[in-house]
Amino acid sequence: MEFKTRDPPARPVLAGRTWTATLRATIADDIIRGHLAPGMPLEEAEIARRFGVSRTPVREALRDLAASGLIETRSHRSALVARPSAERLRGMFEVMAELEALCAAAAAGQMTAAEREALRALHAGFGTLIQAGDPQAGHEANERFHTAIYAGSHNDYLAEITLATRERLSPFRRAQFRAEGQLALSHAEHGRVVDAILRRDGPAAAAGMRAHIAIVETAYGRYAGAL
Amino acid sequence: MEFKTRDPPARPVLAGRTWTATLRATIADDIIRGHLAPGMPLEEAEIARRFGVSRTPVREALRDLAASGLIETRSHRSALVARPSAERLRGMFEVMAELEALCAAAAAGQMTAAEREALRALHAGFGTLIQAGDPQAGHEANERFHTAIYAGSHNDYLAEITLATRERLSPFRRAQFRAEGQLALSHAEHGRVVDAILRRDGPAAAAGMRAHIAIVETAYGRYAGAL
DNA sequence: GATGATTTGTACGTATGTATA
DNA sequence: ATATACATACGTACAAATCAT
Repeated sequence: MEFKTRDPPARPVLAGRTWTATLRATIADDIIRGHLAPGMPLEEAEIARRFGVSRTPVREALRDLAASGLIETRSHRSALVARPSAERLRGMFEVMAELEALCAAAAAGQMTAAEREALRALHAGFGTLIQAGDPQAGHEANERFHTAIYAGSHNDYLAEITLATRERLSPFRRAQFRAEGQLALSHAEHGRVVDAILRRDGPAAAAGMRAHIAIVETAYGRYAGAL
Repeated sequence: MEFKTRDPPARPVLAGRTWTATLRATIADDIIRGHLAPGMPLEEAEIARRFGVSRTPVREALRDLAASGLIETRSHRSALVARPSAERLRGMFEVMAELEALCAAAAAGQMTAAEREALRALHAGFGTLIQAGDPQAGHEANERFHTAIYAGSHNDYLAEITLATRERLSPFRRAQFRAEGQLALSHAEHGRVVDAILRRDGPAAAAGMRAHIAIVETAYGRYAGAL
């Protein structure tokens, strides 16, 4: 449960990106990927040492993460990886289902021909990876599928808040991907969404996506009970 | 177009709140209320002088505001009050309508008896204020009405992102309140939403709210054209 | 409950990047 | 094209709050 090790701490900044941005992206990634578990403390000085920078950029990165909801900060105390209550998680999953449904409905109406073809290709590729039995690659293909639908909504704000919600939930959806057959079930659910989008049927796309996310929530139920 | 003047810059902090939190709340309020117009630069040193603090808490406050979308930051250049494109604004209004509709539908199903009664009272008070011809008080009553519905959803996450979206849009909804008769129209629209919520009709509540927000968007159209 | 150790909150100086003349 | 102005990005020092003993 550690940060990924960093390269030589180049003195001022690195290639056009500020240290704050680098730290924020790295820590966010560690949380989203599950390398930093909910409830784990994030001490400024420790992180600063680890990356070879001062506390200033670390503080700013942590503040950004708090604003995005990935961590919680308490006055004069260490920040923690966010650990929402079961009740709040349930609410977040409900919102997630509705936001994804909105994206799917918008995508059905707004996607270009090229985007529709790319979506079909992503879906086919997802199926191939599942048959190959590679859960990590399958997971990544799944993410790309959903992200393509967000972008297909042609509504940047909607895409942003949907992605942000997805990222905030990802530490709590991890358990699902360990379950055998979960990816195959997801693929079947995706198929209904793809079909609806390709025939420009917004309501069906929304319903299909809503059902898909609801299934994901059910799969996570046991995990939440353990909190 | 200035910051509201501050009281004596008490040295360390004031009453349990950090300077960063105070600055963030104050500047956010100035943007939401329209005292700081979109595109206006926010210089760290200038704000620090104005509030009698160092640049450090100002930087952190500005970073929070950027994360919440109220301002934009550019590397090594002054931050600006957010000035979204017309296209992005349109997307934000669409999302706003859907989020408010979700809140209304959830409120129809989840509100307690006390909350329903409070909502009816708020709606009645709104009508009284409009007849009294006080646009500022009417505006505030309107805000309270919407906020009561967010809370009535009993979904904190949904309430938070809906409120955040509302706040980000508020600088661009200002024009509407100048229009004569707009508040009376809003009141009539609210009535349909209240009726639906009171009889626990979620779909009707959602439809009523969606139509209400769409009307608001139309009213703002001319303003966006001027950008 | 008091005290020392630890950690966050703020101040301030310097270096670096961006824009403009 | 170079220089100059200007605002941010980061480092460092200290103050204040929290925690542990």
